[in-house]
Amino acid sequence: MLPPLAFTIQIALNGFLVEEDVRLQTPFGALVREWNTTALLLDARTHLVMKLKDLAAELGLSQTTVSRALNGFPEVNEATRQRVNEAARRLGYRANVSAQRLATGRAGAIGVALPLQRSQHFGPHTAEFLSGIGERLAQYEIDIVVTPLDVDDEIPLYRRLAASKRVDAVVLSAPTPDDKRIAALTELGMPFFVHGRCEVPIPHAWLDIDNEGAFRRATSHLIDLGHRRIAMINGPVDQTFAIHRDRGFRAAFAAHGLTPDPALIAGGGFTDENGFRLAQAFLERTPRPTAFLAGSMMTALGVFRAIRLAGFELGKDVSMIAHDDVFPYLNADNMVPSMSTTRSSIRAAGARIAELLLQMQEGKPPASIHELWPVELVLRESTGPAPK
Amino acid sequence: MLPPLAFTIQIALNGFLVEEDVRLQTPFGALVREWNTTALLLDARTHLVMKLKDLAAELGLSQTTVSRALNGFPEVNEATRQRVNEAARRLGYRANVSAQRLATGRAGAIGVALPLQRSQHFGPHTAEFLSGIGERLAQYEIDIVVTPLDVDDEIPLYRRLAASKRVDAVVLSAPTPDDKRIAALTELGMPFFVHGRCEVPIPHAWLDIDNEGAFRRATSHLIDLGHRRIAMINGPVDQTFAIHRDRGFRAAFAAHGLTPDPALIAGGGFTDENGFRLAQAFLERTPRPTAFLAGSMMTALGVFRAIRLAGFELGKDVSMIAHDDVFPYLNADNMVPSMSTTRSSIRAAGARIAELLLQMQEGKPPASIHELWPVELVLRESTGPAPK
DNA sequence: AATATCTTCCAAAGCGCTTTGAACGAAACC
DNA sequence: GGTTTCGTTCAAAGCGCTTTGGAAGATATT
Repeated sequence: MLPPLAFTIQIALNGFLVEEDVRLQTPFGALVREWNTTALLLDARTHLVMKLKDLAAELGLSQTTVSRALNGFPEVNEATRQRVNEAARRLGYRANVSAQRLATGRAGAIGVALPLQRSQHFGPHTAEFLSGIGERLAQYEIDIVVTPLDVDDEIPLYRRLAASKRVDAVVLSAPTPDDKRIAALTELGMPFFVHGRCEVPIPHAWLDIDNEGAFRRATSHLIDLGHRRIAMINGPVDQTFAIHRDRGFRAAFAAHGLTPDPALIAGGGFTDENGFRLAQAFLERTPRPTAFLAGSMMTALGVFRAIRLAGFELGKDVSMIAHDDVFPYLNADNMVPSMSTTRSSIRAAGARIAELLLQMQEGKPPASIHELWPVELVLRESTGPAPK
Repeated sequence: MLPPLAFTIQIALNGFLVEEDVRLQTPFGALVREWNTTALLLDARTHLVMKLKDLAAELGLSQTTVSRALNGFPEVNEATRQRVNEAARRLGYRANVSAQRLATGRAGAIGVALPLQRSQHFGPHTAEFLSGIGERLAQYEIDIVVTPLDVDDEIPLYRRLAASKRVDAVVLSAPTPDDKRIAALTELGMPFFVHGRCEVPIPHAWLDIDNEGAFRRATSHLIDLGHRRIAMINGPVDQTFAIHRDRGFRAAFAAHGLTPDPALIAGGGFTDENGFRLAQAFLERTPRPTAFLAGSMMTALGVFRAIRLAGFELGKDVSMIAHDDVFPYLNADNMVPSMSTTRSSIRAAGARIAELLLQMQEGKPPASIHELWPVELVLRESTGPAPK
């Protein structure tokens, strides 16, 4: 810690003599003498943060020039720019973001609305996704404003975010096919990016993984292994990705001239518990399913437990393929037996979305941004031929 | 969607005649006529957001009065306040937060730095914790600024946040006993709240759970059940909470006149994988441990797998008590066998911290804020008497 | 030498709020 | 009736930046 610079000053303030104890514990101690009294008083409370004006005064330049130098405008002499940058660094100058935002009209932040309730808690998926967004945005000093909300509130929330100019854009997660938010945001003029897909006929930017293809391939593979009674534990059934997975599942059956047993298809939140309950119910049926498709690794954990509890061995009596969003703390490869998965990093998706969002801010038309990511099918020990 | 108000206007701009297509899709269509041309042009692009000035004009009041009415100052007539509030609601007025922040000097946001690397990923713990903070802060329209960072960058990051007035306070997670950040933040004059504890002799606000007591009781219980070879898989060993847990573990042994086997103590990140590896290694020793303490539910999942893989039955051959931070998607009660836990909701801690942070902003001295939460010991099926 | 063109810098006007200091009636006091 | 006081309201001055519209000097062109 720097030695605090402490002293008492007296100044005439509105005709009164005011005495203030001033303790400065900032790196700017040395500059103090050159500052005016008001600044001193103020600084003692605000811990002396340098302003553009101070920096300009220090350099003997105008605010304009300093501002331009710092923001990389071409009309400033390279030597001047160097000087400015060096001084800013040395004195620890940082532009006040509120002022910057007010002046530019840009919020310097993007919003992510987090549903607090129902099946879509702020769970591991969201965490990983946010983490990916943050990873990329951090370099640009753009904030992520995380706004928790009740599910029913989502549209009013966007309205609020828009009216208060709090964010420049928002990321929509967990869309449904006819998602109302698309129209609402479009009408509000708030740029947005959909993580997932919906069928609303309004042009917009989206990035999604090929859920249909992933589940088609996974199902197809199980059918090839001889499985016929395949249970699917999908995500929340109203959401597009779950619908796509369902479609892929059925398409694989259809391609083999078969039909899945509707009694073995269910959805729900991506929790261990849901996986466990559904798997247990399915395994009690006769004939029992010989294979499972699990919507997430959390679900898979529950299914796994149900399988074991029923006395079956995973990879022999029962097969399973789970969808893996690639959580650093839950590795499909390390499970016993290791888990076959359809894999796509949700964190990578977040990072990419952040990147595309930046491009949008620079004028790239949202309607031109559509990315459909392929999903790997990684076969490990949890899949095997159907038992005789 | 409202019927869009579309027309073309021509105005003289810098001597040129400019033609602009204007489409208004806002609820303010009716007001349009009274606005000046520049505002119109601007609004067509910004989707017409109401400003304080407009609202004041609409009401025939000064900005001052309107501002005061909205912010609940006492010196405005109750009838006037009603009128103002009603109009604000009706016209969808929201103060521009950047302007508000600049004028008040408050950032209206609190910062949470998220380590991107090492053992402390943005994992389930962080997610739940954030969720708790958000839950409480949302009501006050305070943003959470989530800033990802490389671990080594943390202090410069705070410096940046402080200089740019981006946040009003920050929450520190995962403190070490001699955490450098405490001094750095104090010096910067940036209010902060520690989630956890450290031994730095600078007064500050903290909230922690009684890790020591929790692990003492858990260990004590296992000893009472006859266990002597108890393995502990702790968290990252440099962090205070892990040290406290270790202390509790040893204290319980000491209280029974025993000493733990140092070879059965290890730490690491809270991942399934780490739990698995360590448990596997421990179980290979002779004599093997008869009980495990797991630092988190993730760890417990891994330990569980290792136990089963080694052919033992949890709750009979081997006992386990895990620390449960209460994840909505991973329920100790639903596991098979159900898991005995030391339980404390990390989400609740987040919510409480948010609340205390608000109190700090209103002047409550940080040094007076210390909360140590007790931890429940919940006994379920994963604990049983030591095998003979 | 006079004019045009760059280059480099600046003063001043916002951005949309909050807050200060004052003004204006109406009510209350002497 | 004149002076205080109180309750309401307002005009104007910031908050710390960006950006506009020059200005001043250096260089190039005639």
